[in-house]
Amino acid sequence: MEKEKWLDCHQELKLFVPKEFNFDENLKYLSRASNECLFSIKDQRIYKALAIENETPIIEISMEKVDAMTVRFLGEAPPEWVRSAVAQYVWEWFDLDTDIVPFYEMAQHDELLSKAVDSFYGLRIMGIPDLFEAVCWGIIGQQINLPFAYTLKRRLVETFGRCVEFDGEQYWIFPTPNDLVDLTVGDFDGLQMTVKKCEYLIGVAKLMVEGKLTKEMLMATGDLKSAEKMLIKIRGIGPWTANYVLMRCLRFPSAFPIDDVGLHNAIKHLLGRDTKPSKEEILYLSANWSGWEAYATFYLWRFLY
DNA sequence: TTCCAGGGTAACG
DNA sequence: CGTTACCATGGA
Repeated sequence: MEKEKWLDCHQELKLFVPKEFNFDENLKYLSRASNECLFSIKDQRIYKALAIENETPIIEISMEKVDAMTVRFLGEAPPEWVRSAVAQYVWEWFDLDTDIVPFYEMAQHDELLSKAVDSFYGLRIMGIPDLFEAVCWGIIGQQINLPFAYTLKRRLVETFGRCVEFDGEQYWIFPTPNDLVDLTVGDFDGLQMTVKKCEYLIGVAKLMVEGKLTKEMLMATGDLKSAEKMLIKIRGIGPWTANYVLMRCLRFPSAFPIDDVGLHNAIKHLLGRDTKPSKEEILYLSANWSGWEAYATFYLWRFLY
């Protein structure tokens, strides 16, 4: 991340956003889950605690000027190297590196996307920069409705994660692989997760503690298909979860969770059908999305919430 | 009561 | 290789 993209003002950071960026659209996306536990939104501002090594800065993100987001530290500002990591995290979270102009050009003439890019102009794929969190969230969300998935995530975070307090408010941080690696399925009693999901989460934690799965390894594969294969080898990760992680964490623009029920329902809704499209039909409808499947999926999801 | 949720595995043919 | 039972809970 180049230095001219952001400004370090010690107590706050200024992140200069691209033209195709609308803070409110991203805020609307982030507001869709009332049960979210890893950040909160109040008066158009996002509050979140981050974990940078042993530091846990709490930040407030707002859009005070048209061309820059302000990241303000609650409490004492952390050291320079932490401020830099925070800028990096927020930059990644909002996907500010991607030039989405080509996506808009393609989408303008697309049967399914033209309305989406008009309605949600400036929306970015809000990511999950932490790989362990992204994989766990994918596993948790398998085959259950989204509100319940958020409930399970909250229980997992509040049972095994960390909490930092400031000014009487609590800010939760997602557990690390180390926090889960020595657990057994019995430790998850009361969370109401399936036994298999517990096994999957512990298994992924083990892999990451052993250094057998890192973001760098997935990036180093070079292409989407190799990264997908690497993920699918892991117990509990199938095609949907792999592509979901590659989309929201590794930010492969052509990651495509084609088995996603939300995507199916969005297409059904847009086409005014009473049944969900077949996989063959989705492949036909998405033929022009090549290279932008992740953004297309993310924009279509917005019709559902 | 039944069916569907941001699926995946294991055990079959 | 394709198909199927099963997981486990909540909401419509």
